[in-house]
Parts: sequence; structure tokens; C-alpha cells
Amino acid sequence: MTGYYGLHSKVWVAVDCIIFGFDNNKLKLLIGRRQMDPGRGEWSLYGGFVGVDESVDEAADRVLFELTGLKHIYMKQVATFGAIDRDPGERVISVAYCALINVKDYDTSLLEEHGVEWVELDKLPHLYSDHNDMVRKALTLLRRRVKTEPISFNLLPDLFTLTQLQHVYEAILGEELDKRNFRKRIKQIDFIEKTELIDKMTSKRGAALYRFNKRMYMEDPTFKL
Amino acid sequence: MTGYYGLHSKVWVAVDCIIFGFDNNKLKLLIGRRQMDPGRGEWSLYGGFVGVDESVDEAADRVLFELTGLKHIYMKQVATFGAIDRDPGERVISVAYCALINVKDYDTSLLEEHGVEWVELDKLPHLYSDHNDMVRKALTLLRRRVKTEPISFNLLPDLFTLTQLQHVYEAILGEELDKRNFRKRIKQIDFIEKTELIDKMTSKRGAALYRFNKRMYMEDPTFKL
DNA sequence: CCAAAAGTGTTCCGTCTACACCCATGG
DNA sequence: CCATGGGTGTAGACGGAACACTTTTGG
Repeated sequence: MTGYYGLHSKVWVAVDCIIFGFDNNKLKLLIGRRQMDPGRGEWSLYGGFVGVDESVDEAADRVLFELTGLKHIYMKQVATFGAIDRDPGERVISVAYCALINVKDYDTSLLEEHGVEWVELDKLPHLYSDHNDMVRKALTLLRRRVKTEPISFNLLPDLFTLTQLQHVYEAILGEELDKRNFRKRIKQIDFIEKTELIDKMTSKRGAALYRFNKRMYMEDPTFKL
Repeated sequence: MTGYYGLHSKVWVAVDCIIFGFDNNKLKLLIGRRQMDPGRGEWSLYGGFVGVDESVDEAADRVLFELTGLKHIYMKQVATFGAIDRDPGERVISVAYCALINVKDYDTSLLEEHGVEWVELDKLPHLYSDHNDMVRKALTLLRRRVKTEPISFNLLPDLFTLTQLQHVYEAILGEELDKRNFRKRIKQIDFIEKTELIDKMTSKRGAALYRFNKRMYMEDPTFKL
């Protein structure tokens, strides 16, 4: 311990992941039963401790990868939760991260292996410690961000229909949108490009499939829903 | 160390305060020369370690109080900075907080005692570690928040003129605003109430003094600049 | 042939923006 | 009496919201 650092105490720092998914036109959250004490058996976000050899952001990436097997996932810091008694066991400060993933990319066997499952956001049970606060805050941030950044694609497959996209926005914002106004706005956005492909899964008539063009987005990242 | 906690490492957690002030129609930041190693003599935000007996928010309040002698100050978490080598001495994770204070409330003797001073935001020097990143992020958040929350009052005395208020917004947003449009909008906001008092300091004619009515704000917190 | 989802424009209204002159007073 | 900052209204542009019918095709 060099210099004045030694005068102070260290604490454990953890990350907790608020993992949003979209399925069946609903926003869902990946949560599981805690498999350790304290709080064993309680519903909880998935998390882990920050190691000495990784940044906090890297710890969040690692934890998400352990759980889902996915890398390069959209993930943003939500906030840091630092109440003294927030963890009933020891003093642990936790940095909450919000991730958006496409449910279809998720390997279902990993899901069982870690004892987690998708739960509808509006049927969320009471969670361990302050995890409900984390979710609330993440949702608030997500609702704000979804209007100014094109992030909703992260909840969908690479190819998606406009109806699907609209349902994502409706699920996040918790309100219905006007179909014509929605499509009008999307049409003005260059980086949401129509492909020649048609999806025949969801309708008899078939719907055009769209794609998020990252290159075009980089050129002109203007976005407003 | 109980259970699985002991398998993991602890780290130091600090708070750093980005303290905004408003004076001479400019946004200013309270910074000082580091008085300890590593980085002694470099410009730096004012910070401190989180103790075992306080939450992270409380640590931020305490650090701000040590520096300014002020309590009940507007302060919000900005983000947590957790790169491995962000602090050249040891592994320290830091939670950045943004505070808004009225420069006039500040006891100048404390300023010298702690070796800090007000520096214009656009003349900000290079700061220790990642503190410039913290400032950038705080400013981004401040600019967003100032449009949807009535927080600019925190930079002014209890009584202020509309011209002063406009200058605050201009300083934060970094752009000039139209006087008539600005006053039109303010007039629609009930909780910014005109008093009978006149300020004769800044103009010969005298300007009406306004006040932020917290009670009215609680009743109807609608705000949009 | 019909149910079910895809696709498509226009009008109206409210909001934001641009803009210039008179007022009151201390020195 | 004049320099200085305080205070006021209107018109035009723009963007957002409301709104209903036609198309396609699998079953």
C-alpha cells in the first residue's frame, strides 16, 4: 500500500446486468434464482464481482458472456448503487449495466444451466437487494435513450419487419404508436434500409424485411423517433 | 469474510466532484492542484475515498461539505470510472458526481485553505487521470438535464432576474437564446414566481426579481425549456 | 371468399423561431 | 440627455398528431 491509499478501506465492487429481451411483443428481463447465500433462492439479476485484472466495463462484458455466450453486446452503465447495507452479507458496491439482446441469439441450454429465465417486465417479481431499483432506473434510461439513439435493433434479428420494430418501441415506451406516423418517420431514416427479402412467417401477404445499416449510420448518425 | 465474498478482491472506491458554478456570465468549475502523490501538483477534481461507514452518495456529500462547507446541495451521480490503470498509483474505482452551487454561498477562505479555485469551463486545463472525461460526461448530462428539470436555480441566489437566469442557460448550453422567447416560456411556468422586489444592482431601470417556488413545483413539476 | 396483417397521404393544430422597438433611470 | 439594460407581441414556418381504406394471400 503506497502513500495515502493505505489510510482508507477497500470494498468489494460488483456488476449487475439488467438484460432486456423482446419476445412475443413484450419486453422481458433475464433473471434467476440466487444460488448462494445470502438471499439464496430469491429472484435476482445476474452479476459478479469485478476482478483485479479487468476494468468495470470488462467485468460487465465477462459476466454477460458467462451467462449468454454472447460478445459485442450493446451494454451501457446505468448507475452505481452504494448504500451501506444494500447487500445483506457484506459491504458491496454494485455498478448496474443495461444490456439489450436478441432472444433468438440466446442458447437455451445456457439458460437452464445458469438457472435463469425470461420474465415479462410487467410481471417482475420482487428481486434481491436493490435490484428492483436498478431495473427501474435502467428502464427510465432505456426509454429516454430509445428516442435519440438507434438501439432498438439490438432486440431484434438482423432482418426485421417494420411491424416488429414498431412493437419493440411500443414495448419499451409502454404506449401504442400510430402505424402510419411510425412508418413515415422510419422511411426518412437512411440507415434503416429495406431489403428485397420478404418475411412470410407472420402474415399471409408477407412483409418487407429491413436491416440496420451500420455504415450509413456512421456517416449520418442523425436519429429522432 | 463470509461465504463466497472471500474468493474475490476488494478495491478502493473514491468519489470525485465536478462542481459547477456560475459567475460573470460564465460556467466555472472548482478545481485545484493535487496535494498528494501520485500526480502531486497536477490540476484535479476534488475527491475522496468512500469510507466503510457511509454510502457512496454520502461520501460525495461529505467530500463536497469538506470543500465548501455547504450541505443540501444539488448533486447527481454522473458515472463510474473503472479502467484498471485510471489511477497511476493503485487500482481505484471512482464514482463521479456533478454538483451545482451558487458561487456567492461559497466561503472564500475555504477556497484558499483547500487550494482550489474557480476556472472557466472553456479554459479548463488538462486534469489528473481521467478527470477530463468526467467533466465532459458531466457537462453532457447537465446540458440534457437542464432542458427537462428546473436545476439552473442552483447556480443562482434565491432571488434572481430573468436576465441572470437566461445567462445561466446560455452558459450551460453554450449558445445564445432569444430574450423574448425565453421570457415567454418562463412566464408560462408557475413555479418561477415574480416577487415585488427590484434589483437595482445591474441596471439603472431596475429588474424584477424572481424566485423558484418549490412548493408550486411539487404540485406541478411540468418543465420544459 | 374471408380473415389477417401490410402498406399508404393528407389535413389540422399547436409549437418553435425570427425579429425591433419603447421604457425607466442613474449619472 | 443619453447610455444602459429591462421589458414586450406577432407572423410565418415547421413538425407532430389524428385519422381510414386498399392490398395481398393462405386457408
